[in-house]
Amino acid sequence: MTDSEDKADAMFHALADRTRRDILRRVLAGEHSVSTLAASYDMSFAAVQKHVAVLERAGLITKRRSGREALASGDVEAVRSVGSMLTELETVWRGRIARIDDLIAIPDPEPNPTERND
Amino acid sequence: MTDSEDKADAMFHALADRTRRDILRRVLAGEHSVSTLAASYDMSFAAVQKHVAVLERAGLITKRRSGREALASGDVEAVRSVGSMLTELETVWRGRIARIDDLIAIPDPEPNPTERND
DNA sequence: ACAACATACAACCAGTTGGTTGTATGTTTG
DNA sequence: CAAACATACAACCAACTGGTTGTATGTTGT
Repeated sequence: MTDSEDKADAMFHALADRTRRDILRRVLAGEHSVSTLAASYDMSFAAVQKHVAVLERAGLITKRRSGREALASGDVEAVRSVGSMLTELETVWRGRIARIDDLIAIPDPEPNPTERND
Repeated sequence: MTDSEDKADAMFHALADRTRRDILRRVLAGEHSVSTLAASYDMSFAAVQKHVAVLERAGLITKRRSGREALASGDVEAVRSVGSMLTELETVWRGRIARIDDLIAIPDPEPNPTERND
């Protein structure tokens, strides 16, 4: 199985392009064929196809076959998992604040019920 | 001012590298000098310096000078703003679900005051 | 059957990225 | 002051990206 950091690399990379973010928005709103998507952008079909492939490899979208069309759909769970990584970062930051609180609290011999400042 | 999509490009790109994510974690937890950071990775000082520069250009961290050291600090607000972009995507997806609900609701002739399901 | 459509994929190209080394500049410290 | 330290930045390089065109393969509709 691939490392979870590899997964994160792929997801953030996939999101780091406005065309791909736009494609993701569309396919989150509803299924679209690759050629329908391609019609929306001022670039070749093949270029859009490659963007879709990047999103798919990152796990942000899935494709299913229907006759001659490939229908792409956004995976909201994957989007949420990216959000979780960011939340985790925020948690690390909250640790910093907690540590600063500790420093401030040092002179106080009586450990007060923690006051929050965010 | 630079476009908000440019900002998004820069932020997601900055996050799309495990070394940079690790640096961001550290400087969110507390200020670190560039050379302190560099000591943690198996690459040249200059390489780490460039990663820090990418994070700084994306607005995810800030640097301040203290004597000969450059102290880097994570900007939690910037991290949250990336999170907001993802939340916005999720909102688009919720629109899809709402539309599916509408389809199911078609037989109902009376347009009810919208009922939410999340 | 055949033409038009939808996709897939390879080959190619210019620009960017992630790393390197080397050099220059400012800051402490002995 | 001189040596050591911390940073900044330029030049270089291999690998990757985001785009192109061209070709092949399967699917529909007449």
